[in-house]
Amino acid sequence: MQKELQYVHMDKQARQISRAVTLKDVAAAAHVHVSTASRALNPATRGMVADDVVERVRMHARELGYRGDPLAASLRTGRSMLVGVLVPDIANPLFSPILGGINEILNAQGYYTIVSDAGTEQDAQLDLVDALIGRRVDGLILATASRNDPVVNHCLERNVPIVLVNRSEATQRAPAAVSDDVLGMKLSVDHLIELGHRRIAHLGGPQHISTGYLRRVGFEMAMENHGFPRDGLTMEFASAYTREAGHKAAKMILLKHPEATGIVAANDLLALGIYQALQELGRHCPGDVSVVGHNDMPFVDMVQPPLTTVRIGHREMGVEAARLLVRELRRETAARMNVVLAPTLVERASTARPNHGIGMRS
Amino acid sequence: MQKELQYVHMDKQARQISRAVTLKDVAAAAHVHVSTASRALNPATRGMVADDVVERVRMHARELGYRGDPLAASLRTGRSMLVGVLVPDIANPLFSPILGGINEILNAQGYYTIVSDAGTEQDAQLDLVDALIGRRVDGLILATASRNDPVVNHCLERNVPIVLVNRSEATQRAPAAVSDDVLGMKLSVDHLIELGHRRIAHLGGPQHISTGYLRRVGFEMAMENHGFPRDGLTMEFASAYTREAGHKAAKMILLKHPEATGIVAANDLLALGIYQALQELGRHCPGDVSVVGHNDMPFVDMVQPPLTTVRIGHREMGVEAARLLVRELRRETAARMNVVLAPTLVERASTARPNHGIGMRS
DNA sequence: CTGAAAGCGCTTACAG
DNA sequence: CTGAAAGCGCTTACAG
Repeated sequence: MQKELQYVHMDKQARQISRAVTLKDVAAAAHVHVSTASRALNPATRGMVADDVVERVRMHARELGYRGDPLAASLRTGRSMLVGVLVPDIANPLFSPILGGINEILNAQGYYTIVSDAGTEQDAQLDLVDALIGRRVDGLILATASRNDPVVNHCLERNVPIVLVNRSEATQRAPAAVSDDVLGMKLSVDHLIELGHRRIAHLGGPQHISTGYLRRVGFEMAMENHGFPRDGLTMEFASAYTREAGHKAAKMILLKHPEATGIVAANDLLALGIYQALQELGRHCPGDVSVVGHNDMPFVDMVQPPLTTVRIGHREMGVEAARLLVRELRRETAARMNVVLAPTLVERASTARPNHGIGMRS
Repeated sequence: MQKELQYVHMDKQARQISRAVTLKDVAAAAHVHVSTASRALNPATRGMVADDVVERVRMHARELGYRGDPLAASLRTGRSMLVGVLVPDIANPLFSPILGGINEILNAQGYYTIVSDAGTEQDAQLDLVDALIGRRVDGLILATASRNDPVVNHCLERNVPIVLVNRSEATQRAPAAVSDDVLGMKLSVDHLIELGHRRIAHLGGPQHISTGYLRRVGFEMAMENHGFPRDGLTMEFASAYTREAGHKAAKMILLKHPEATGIVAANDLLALGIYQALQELGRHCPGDVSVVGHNDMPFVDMVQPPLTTVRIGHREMGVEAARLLVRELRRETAARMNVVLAPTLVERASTARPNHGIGMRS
């Protein structure tokens, strides 16, 4: 107690973040009422003020170095020009270009972006969202959504505009900008088939996330298309999109299905886990097993062997997500809309014709 | 104009972010004055209120789902429990563990963190900082500092508590948590010397940033220590910490100094640029040239060849930076302090004994 | 220990 | 076109 009081005291003497000039100062200098000064400075209300007055006010504002107080404005208006962005793991370089694209659009519209590492715990995510709402964010972009996401629910209930990016929900309750995950898997599978592979396995991602789910479905559909019935397919699932989880699941595949000559992973990190597993088992890529990733994340072209993977326009995805949010923020009464980007395949050295001596045996 | 008014109108009918319950509501429910309710709910002032009243207020607050309004509180107190963190490039995975460490400490102290990609343009950085100050951040952690940084200047002038992380200034105007860059280079050089290298070049980083500058100095000192005079050293400098800039500078070294058998890079990204240059020139690592990186960033163990590099405790660095900031925020009157972490060398496959047929000439 | 009042810095109906 | 007033939701000296 005593200690706290002491701090408070020290605060008072030391704290001097000199944010001096207020609207009142500007108004006094320009000899107008504070309300007139406010109108003159705000582009949206500037029209209500006589031109010469506007000029005078702006001049004094400039001279005094007036910066406004977004906090006070937000308290009054309920708006903040702030957009919150939630990512599941800021350490994942995958999200950087998405964030870049989001920023580009939002900044151009005058919005300022707060990105938060939301982690994967649901309660923490909800708390975080509440904190952001408390800060009056005008809207939220979620890169964290599961196929049935409680945060989405929460925001919908509280009527906070949201947009999903990269991951969508099972039921389209919110606009989303995503990659065509099914198409991505078709590209991957077709590529291996074309190289001559027939024993193709899938290393899937978490099934409660759209990317994991849809890529699995896409794998099944593509394989079925080539005459491989769904119930005969080899699939293992990683519990998370990490190298470690990928490594573990990859071992299962390689041990239980040594006949597989190709593995299509739901994500690059998972693919790197396959590399690790192959190495431990003394098997080679692409000599023994071809590997396809997904995302084309940074550095994946420099690993050994350079990874064949599905390239997604992540930056563009961010751009589209931001555009969708701007529409929401304007409450434009348009139909709910999703943006689905078409990915492409990047062929590198982790895929090759199967080794027939081994691969073709039934 | 008309259009804008229309939006405003739509806003009014649609906007219903139902942030209902205020302190007033709680006070009414508990039959106390709003000021009493405020005191009862705030741990720091709770002692001023009778225990039973505290209980009653808290109960009603809980029942009503009262969440408080940080914005209003900040406007009144000037404090926000918000800390801004500026990184030069959120896409660089290097910063993730730093951010993780910062968050861990700050969250535990009740602070909420806003991380912003500050880019490299000075004006934009200053604007960003002003925006954050306008939002009443209590302090700032900068991972962006140059050796003489205008943002640091700006914050110092406005008396905003700051701490530097990863990069320090030339004159210690603000507390910093950094790695011992000079030691890191000594580790790298000693390692190559021990392997038998004598023709060792340095691929340096930007010299206006402490890491680039100090690693260069560290290289010079370490080489001098082994009997190589400073003015005879081979050094090229990359204009930025990117693979591309590294690639360009690496070519200069390799073309102008084909006799070099080892290159010590100021950073892993730069080292990857060397890989690229070597490949283009048909030379091999480590067969022809050994390469040492700096940072041990993610995935650098999976490139070909796995990179020998200097490992920095990035997470710990973030932790220490956050601790320094907490000290600043409390205005504890202690001496200015820097935390300098000792790095370690991680030997992988990019370094080997030099090829004597070529390397030892003149 | 509690209440009444002022005020943080804005914006915006309401008058004129 | 401009001013005066109210109020966003809090915190905190000031009285009692």
